[in-house]
Amino acid sequence: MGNNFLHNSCTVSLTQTQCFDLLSAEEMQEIEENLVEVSYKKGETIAKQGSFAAYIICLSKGLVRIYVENFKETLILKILSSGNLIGLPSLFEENNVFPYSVLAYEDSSAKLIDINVFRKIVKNNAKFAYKIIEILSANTIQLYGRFFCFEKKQSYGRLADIILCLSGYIYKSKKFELLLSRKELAELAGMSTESVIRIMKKFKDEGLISENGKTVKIINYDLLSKISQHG
Amino acid sequence: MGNNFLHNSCTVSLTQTQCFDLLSAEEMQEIEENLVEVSYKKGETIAKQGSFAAYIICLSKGLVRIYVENFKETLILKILSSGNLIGLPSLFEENNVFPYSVLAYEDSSAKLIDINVFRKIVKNNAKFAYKIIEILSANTIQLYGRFFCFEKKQSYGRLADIILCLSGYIYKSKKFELLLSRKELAELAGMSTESVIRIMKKFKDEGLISENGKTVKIINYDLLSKISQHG
DNA sequence: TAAATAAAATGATTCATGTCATTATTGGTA
DNA sequence: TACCAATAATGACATGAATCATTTTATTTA
Repeated sequence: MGNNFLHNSCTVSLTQTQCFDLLSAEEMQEIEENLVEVSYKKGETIAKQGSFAAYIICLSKGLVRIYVENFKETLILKILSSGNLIGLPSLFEENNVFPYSVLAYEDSSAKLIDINVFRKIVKNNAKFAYKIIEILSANTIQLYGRFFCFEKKQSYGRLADIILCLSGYIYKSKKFELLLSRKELAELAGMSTESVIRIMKKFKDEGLISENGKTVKIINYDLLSKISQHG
Repeated sequence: MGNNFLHNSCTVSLTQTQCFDLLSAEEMQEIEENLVEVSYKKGETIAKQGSFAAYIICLSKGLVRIYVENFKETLILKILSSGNLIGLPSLFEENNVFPYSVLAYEDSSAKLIDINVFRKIVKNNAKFAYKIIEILSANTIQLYGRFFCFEKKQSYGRLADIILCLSGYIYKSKKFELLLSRKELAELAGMSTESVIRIMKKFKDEGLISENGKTVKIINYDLLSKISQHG
């Protein structure tokens, strides 16, 4: 992995659900007997920070954001697309509330797995537990990177990060429909809405990106990367 | 745990080494046969970000800081005192380098446990693995809190955090020897040295704390807490 | 004890970014 | 089509905190 985890403030985890391959047929069956699949509309809250974590959330469709909040402010920790597990830090009994909130960015659906069943399996299947450790570790390292970027980069770099991330990891194309509003981009990049507007304009004026309606196209990828890297 | 993890930007983990209670006599013996104990002087580097992680570090004495860095900047992720494990995110093979550096704040010593032995035990002892998951989860949640505070609080609040944390968690007294320089405090609180100096002066002028040489005493605990909480 | 070095303190200045106020544009819907 | 609400855009201004330059104090070393 090297040190490049420090270069991007945008944390999208890659698919994690291959961990279920490590379960026995009986374990898999037990999980399937103890889950419900639920759909969420864009804007709906999937889990609320501080509420009792009765299940592990396995995102099967859509895009969500994971964030912490207090009575007046919000910090987005990461965005996740399908194939990811949510709620692992609540696995252990002494901390059985969600440490963050989860909100659907797009129409999404998720399998909710009974946390006691999940916990029981983790406690008995060391290979599976080892895989969970992998996932938690990877998440932690990604978070280090986002934290570092938020602290050390300034706004141009952070916004460049987000654009590159959406392009590279979520939509997997240099041209994509930007479903997020300026306000949502602002929350993701940790800055004010006005700053996003100003910087986006500057990126357009300087020929780094173009915008037709909601379609964003990255024109000068190299320069955008440079801005991302050098703050 | 509720939501109070969001209130303090200072992350010191509590003792983690009780995880070894979950090992069998043979496993414990295998660990003991595959560790070395090493001493470090104040200022020495215990592990270097990006270097191959050949061992899990079990801190047995002292105080260290965990931080990420690039060629020009540094971000302290947490400080740890004796009883803590360091290097868990490097456990899994695909990521076998340290994702952070470790530096001794005070004279310290550590047991270095062969990572392959540690990994083997995790893979075979689900109870132990579950405990490791607990530790990783607790670390992650603490990091969320620090990240949130760094983003949302301003300098007075962050420095108040650090003072309260040193007092409450490290030295466990309202009066303690501040072994850290202003520069080190600045790195911990994520601000410039001059800002720390100015704010410390203000805290003294307003009767929140007093300083005699290196001895710091918290005088108005309630107000300092209020400053910590309200940014 | 003096000299040298490091740490702490202080003031002036700069800068990035947030906030506020206002206007323009867009998209949905009555 | 016209209206309303949400979003985007723009400019003026405020402000928290970094940077830089300099001085004072403390600590180490010769």
